[in-house]
Amino acid sequence: MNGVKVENLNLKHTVESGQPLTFHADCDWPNRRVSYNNGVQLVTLAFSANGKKVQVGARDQKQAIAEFSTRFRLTDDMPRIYSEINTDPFMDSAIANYNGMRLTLNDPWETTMCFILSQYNNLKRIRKLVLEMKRRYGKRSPDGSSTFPMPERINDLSEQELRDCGMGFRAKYIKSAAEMCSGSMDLYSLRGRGYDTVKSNLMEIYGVGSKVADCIALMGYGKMEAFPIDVWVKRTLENVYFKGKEKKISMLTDFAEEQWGRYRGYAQQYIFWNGMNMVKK
DNA sequence: ACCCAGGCGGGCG
DNA sequence: CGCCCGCATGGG
Repeated sequence: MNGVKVENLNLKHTVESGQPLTFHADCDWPNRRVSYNNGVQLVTLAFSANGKKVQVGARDQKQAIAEFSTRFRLTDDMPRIYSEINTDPFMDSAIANYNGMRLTLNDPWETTMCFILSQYNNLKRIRKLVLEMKRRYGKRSPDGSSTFPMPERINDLSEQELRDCGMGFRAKYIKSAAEMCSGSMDLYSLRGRGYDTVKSNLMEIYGVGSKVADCIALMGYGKMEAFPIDVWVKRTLENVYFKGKEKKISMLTDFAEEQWGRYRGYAQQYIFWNGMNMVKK
């Protein structure tokens, strides 16, 4: 069995950092094993001791390797990305702390659902909500895991049935997004379009504002110009770069572009995860 | 008990 | 445009 060679990939940080939370991987890190349902089948990744080789176990190994490579952006030139975003001491330590954390590239619909559910919410609860959606309405695989329900399935549900999953006021957004994405809007046709087009199209969905659209553009479409600013990123930027003084989102957006350039979406993930863990751990 | 969470739409000036 | 408000729910 020949493994896949990987560089600068830390699955633990990548999988734990909530991007997006529709992507669930069971992480047995002491044994360097990760398993997840890639939408088609169950995949098991087994890392070598030095973390540079991965055995990919799956029924259809060819499909699994291709999906693994796409989702974890294995062809990204990490040394170059790091060198371009490593412009200051905070980013330097964030990269050191979470070295090998990758952005992931995920299904646009799942990413949309996840980040609509994320608003005014916290990671633990989002994770729980998504699992509940999968458990109740997802398509079950032979291996026992479930995939996230497609827009047509969710569109068949009543708002009350969605609320019963625990999502509260977000139910009307989810319902509306499902209606739109099973009808007039084709999320998949947006692939290959530019960042501005992707974002403005996404914002036509009721319940998708600027921040959520940026998350979807980044983690569902791979648009690295997207720099989503949530409460954690905002606080961290203000504390680290502006002496704790409150700044407007628009100002911070401009700052990010100037500070971290074309790979600022990558920078954002390190700011988010490092910033949150500075407070929480 | 109280506060907050990967924000949003709506209403107001 | 900018600003402010309410919002369902559960974990710390």
